[in-house]
Amino acid sequence: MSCFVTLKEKGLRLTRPRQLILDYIHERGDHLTAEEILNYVHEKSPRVNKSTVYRTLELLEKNGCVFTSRANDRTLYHHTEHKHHYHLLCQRCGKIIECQEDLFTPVEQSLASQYGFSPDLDHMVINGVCESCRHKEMRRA
Amino acid sequence: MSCFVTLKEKGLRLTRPRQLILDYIHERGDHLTAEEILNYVHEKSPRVNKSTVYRTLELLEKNGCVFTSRANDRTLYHHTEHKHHYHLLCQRCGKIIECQEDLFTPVEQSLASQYGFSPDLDHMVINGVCESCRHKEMRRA
DNA sequence: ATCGGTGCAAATGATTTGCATAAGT
DNA sequence: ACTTATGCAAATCATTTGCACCGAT
Repeated sequence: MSCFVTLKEKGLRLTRPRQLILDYIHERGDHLTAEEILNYVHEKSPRVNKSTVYRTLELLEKNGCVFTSRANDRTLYHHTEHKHHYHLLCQRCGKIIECQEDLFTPVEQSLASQYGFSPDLDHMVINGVCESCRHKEMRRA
Repeated sequence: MSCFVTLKEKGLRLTRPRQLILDYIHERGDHLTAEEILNYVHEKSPRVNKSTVYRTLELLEKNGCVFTSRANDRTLYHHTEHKHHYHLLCQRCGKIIECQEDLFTPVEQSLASQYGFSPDLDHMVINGVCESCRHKEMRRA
């Protein structure tokens, strides 16, 4: 994977915790919390510390291997394979729907031309209500 | 202000901390952190507690007087006067540009029809890089 | 051998909560 | 009076940090 190469090029070391974290991020493909990553890493190497996971994720983010976005009170991490990657987070049931559509290009252009602002809209958590929860609410009303 | 009426209708009490918080949210008009609100309230009433501010903001949100959105590690609050309200947060210098354009209606329609998902895109923090920071970076490169 | 990487434990800092008291209505 | 609102202090909980040791190159 290109992440390994990227790290090597910069003289960064390929340690077991880093390998495990990259493996898992690649294997899962979607969004992950630091906690989930730690759980996985612990299955393979129980002595690896939580702070190592956080430090590694920060490193991977700086080197463009990982994107982060914030769900309610946590950070979500995922690898950089797709340009667009959205997480539709239902505020009622907590379900997350993954979405890869090119939704925001017009918004990006609009903000750039009107405000000179270059938004990063490629990886976001979008809050809302999913279909089934919306139906439940309509029945109740 | 309609917020006062809303509270009264529901049998909620108009206390001094609540008045101060509503005053400040209305006066400022833009986004606020809990800390800024607390500082203002303390100027007028030094004994008001931080937890009261949080509890009041939660109450106001539940009653539709206030919207919340998350900047990096804090919650931003603002009143519900405008339907659209975006905070363009520069990841370099921390500056926040306010924006009221109707940017996301097409995105909302698209997510509704393709995923059955009703996103809440009316009040968001949009991360990115502002014009001056982008220029600085181009000069450096 | 060097310097980056890690485990450990403790700190941080925003937000939440339990509880006894105070104050709107 | 009666219930809601508040102050206070302590708890939470994700994330960060200082430091001494470890291990990849």
